[in-house]
Parts: sequence; structure tokens; C-alpha cells
Amino acid sequence: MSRRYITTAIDYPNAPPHMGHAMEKVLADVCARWFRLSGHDVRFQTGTDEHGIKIQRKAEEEGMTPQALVDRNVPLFQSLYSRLHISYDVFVRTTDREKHWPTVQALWKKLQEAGALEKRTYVGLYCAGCERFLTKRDLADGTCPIHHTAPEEVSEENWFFRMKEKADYLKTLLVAKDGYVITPDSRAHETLSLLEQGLEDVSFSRPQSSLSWGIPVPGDENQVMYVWCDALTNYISGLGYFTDHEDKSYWEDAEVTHVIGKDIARFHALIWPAMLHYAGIKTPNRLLIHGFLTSEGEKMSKSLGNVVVPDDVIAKYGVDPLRFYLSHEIPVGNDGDFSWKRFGELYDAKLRNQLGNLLNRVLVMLQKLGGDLSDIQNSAGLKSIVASGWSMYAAHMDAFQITDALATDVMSCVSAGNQSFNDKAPWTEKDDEKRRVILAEYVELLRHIALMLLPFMPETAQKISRQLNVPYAERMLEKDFTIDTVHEWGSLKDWKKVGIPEILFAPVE
RNA sequence: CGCGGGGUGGAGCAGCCCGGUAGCUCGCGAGGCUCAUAACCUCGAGGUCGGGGGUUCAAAUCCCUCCCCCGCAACCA
Repeated sequence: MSRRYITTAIDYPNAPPHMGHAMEKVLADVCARWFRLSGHDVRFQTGTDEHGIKIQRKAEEEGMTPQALVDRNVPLFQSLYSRLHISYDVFVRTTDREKHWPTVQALWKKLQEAGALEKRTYVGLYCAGCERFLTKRDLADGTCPIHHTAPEEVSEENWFFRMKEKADYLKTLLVAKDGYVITPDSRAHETLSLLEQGLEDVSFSRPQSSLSWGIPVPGDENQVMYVWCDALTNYISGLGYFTDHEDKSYWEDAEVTHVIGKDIARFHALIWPAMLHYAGIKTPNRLLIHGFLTSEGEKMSKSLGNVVVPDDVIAKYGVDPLRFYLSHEIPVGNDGDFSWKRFGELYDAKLRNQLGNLLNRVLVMLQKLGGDLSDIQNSAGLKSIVASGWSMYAAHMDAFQITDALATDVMSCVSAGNQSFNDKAPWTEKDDEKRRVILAEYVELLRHIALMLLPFMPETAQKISRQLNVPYAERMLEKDFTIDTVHEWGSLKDWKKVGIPEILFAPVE
């Protein structure tokens, strides 16, 4: 058994969560559940990034303190994730002064000791209307595109992170692909290309006067940390680094995977390893980078009015169909689309007609014969379908190709089941005992399908297993449940009888 | 020359790195079955793989070039 530590990005709670948030968490959860199921000792962490100017401003607009704003919004994320059955172990809030701040401030000091930080004067183009610095790229004809005024040159003191120093180190790290992997490859290439273009040192703090909602820089009370040292550090503050409850085992002795979106890929790929290297901490093992969701083919935006709220989908179809859609439709690394039409098609074709119907047709017939399961055979050749299904499935899951695992490997077991069932045509068999023995094979097939579905649709996996009356059904969602002893054909000797068939996925609309 | 992604049957995608009968899902049409959630199974129609040029016995796949689309990133302007 090896240790695995998997994290998501921490969300910015200046507004309620949307489908993009759900997608990332489901992806990470599918991975975490697969890790556990295949016998690893897993720690899964998520959280919220609660500081920064946007929160500060949003709070002002709403006439409340920033703390009150995040205290109001963070539970929206937590409650969504609990409804989505995101099986995280730790939830880090960057405003947590007990658990998060001490690590961040300690890391800051380490960086300082290592010579990574240097105070400089930053000169930038400041737009008074926006109350922020603009880059040349933001400008339209030399003026702010929003306020149409020329920004003024303003200088302020910042602590800078000496990123340039680590360019060679990072290049070596990326090229070696040894212990530090960026998935998918295209993102690794992009990162290298960024490196080739040359790195700039990064502003790590702002004066209190321009950013007050953040963690104070230790030993320099007029400075507040900018996002990087604050937010990225959540990955180790959740492990209590540099405190008296430090647990390095899930970092030093674990395979560390950060699941993040493409928007923050470059920061995770460059700044974070550089920080860790300065501080003498090992780099994470893998960045798993996902794309973005569009809605009905267009960019999700408030002004277009096409922002999809996970709750609407959950209310209509339920949690597992949503998890299924996200895992089935959007290959890791690609952008994906959320389409109600496509959702409905998938729900009907895959979940109701193929999966639900297979379960039902088998179970109803067997139940009429008393449901006895003794003597599970392999006359329909299902054993080899299951065996090769498991092997492809495991390979895909281990390679984070979860779309292939679900859409190809699991669904082809389902489809092979329906196919074989038609060929065998047990309803034409007049001898009850012979018919029962045939049916028992399909029940065993379904047991395996449910196991394979577990990372994707935990609740459904359990429902199927309950209908099948599998002995482990009640404990299969526990974190120490593994497939180790149960993924072999006919391995369940104490399984005697099936349960009551029920409709798994009801028609919607 | 900013960077990146993409253009494959009606729709959505895979295949491209490592050239060799163009594949999957949905949808559509015909037939079969009737155990089952009008579900299941089989067969079929439909593509000169964005255009042009090159390399090669052979190109969706490699090289050059042109055209077109989408982002530069998540609710915030």
C-alpha cells in the first residue's frame, strides 16, 4: 500500500459555485475514490482561497466585512461538495488563522532565509477607476478600456520572489519527467515554452494600503501577502507543515497530485515548485490539468445568462447522473461543454436504457425464480469480458484517462451484457433451474459493473449492489473498502440470493 | 510573426506523437426479439479527415503554406 495525496484547487468564494467548480471536484473525487478502491492510503484535500482584493471589494459593495462575506459564501461550496459526494478529508480555508496562517508565515520566513525574497519598488500603470494596476496588454490605445482614462504611473514597495533564479532548475525538472509530471502533455509543452520565453520575478506582496485583506508579511507589518504564497501554501498547511501537528507523511512519503484548471496551470507548474525548492521541500509528483466548461457551446458568462448552476442539474436529474455526465463527456485536459440536450440523451441512452435496463431485466427474471444464486458459472463467456474490462479499466484509471475508463471500459461491459443476454435469450429456456443458472452469471456481471462504477457514481454503485444483495453493499462506500478481494469472477462465496429489483433511473420530464 | 487549443459522416468526439483497410457515442432508417424502464439486439445510410503544395510505394497521421474558429480564463470588469 502506498500513500497518495490528492488536492483540488482552492476556490475563490466571491460568488456562488458554478458547474466549473463541480467539474474539478468530481474529477478529483473520481481519482481519490479509485486510489482508495485500489488499495492506497489516500488523503484528499480541497478548500477555499478567501483573501484578495476582489473579495475585499465585493464585501464593500455588499456593505459587509470580508470575513462576513466569505463566511456566508464558503458554506455554499461546502454544501455543494457534500451533495456531490466529494469525499475530501480536509477542507482548508485560507482565512483560518489557526491552521493556515502559521504555515504560510513560516514558509515566508523560510523563503526569506533562502534568499528568495527581495524588496523592490514596483512601478506600474495604475487606473484610479479600477483601483488596480493595469498591464500594457490591458490597455486600449493607452487608456483603460473600462474608464477610458490614461492610467497614472504609480510606484509602490513589493516583496519580489526571485523566480528567474529557478529557471534552470525548473527546466531540468520538466524535461526529466522524473517524479514531476504534467498531464496532459500539451500543458507540459506549454509550460516549457513559457520557460523558453523567459521568466520574470513575481510580486509576492503589496502594501497594506492597496491590499488589506490578506496574511501580513512577518516582520514587515506594512506589507500583505499577495495570492501566491498564501494560496499555494494550502497544500502543505493542510498537513500542518511547520507547526506542532505537522504530518509530512502525506507529502514526503506520498505520491502528490494537484488537480487544477488550465487558468492556474502556469503558477502551479512554475511558482509552486520554485517555492518548494527554495524551502527545501520535495516537488509534487503530478499536475493534472483540466480544461474549462462551456455552456451550450458558448463561454459561460453572466451577461449571456448561460451560467449553469449545479443545483439545477441535481434537482432535475440527481447527483450521480451529473457526475456521470462530467466524467463521461469531458476527457481530462480538454475543454468540455455542458448541454441540457446532450445530458438528456446520455441519461436516457446510457443510464436508463443500457445500465438500468440490464439490471432490471436480469433481476426481475431471476427474482421470479426465487433469486437463488448458488452455482455461478461462466457459460456465456462473461468472465473473460469482466477480466479484460477490469484490466483496461485499471490501466485507464491509473493513467487518469477516466473518460476512457467509464465511457469505453465500463460501458462496454454493460453493452456486452445486453448483447450476450439477447443471444442467450434466457426467456426461451423452459427449464427453471437452467434458466436460473444462466441468470446468475448476469448478476455476477452486474456486481462487477457496480464496482467499476463506484468511483464515478458511488450512490448508484451502492444501489445496484443493494438490489443484487451483495454482502459488502453496506460498507462499500467506506474509505477502507477495496476491490482487492472482490474483483475476481465468482469470488463471493457468501452471496446467496439477490434482492428486490427497483427502477434505477426513472424517466425525467 | 504574442501564446495556446481546434477545424474528421446530421451533432459531439477519438485516431495524429510511433504513416498502411476512417472509428466511437448520440441521432436517423430498416429488420429481429418480447425477459426488461416502448427498453434490448442486428444490419444499414451518411465522411474526397478546412484549402493548396511537398516527402513517401502509401498521408487524417510527417514537412511547408494559406484560410477559418475559439480562448487568454470563470462571474469579475
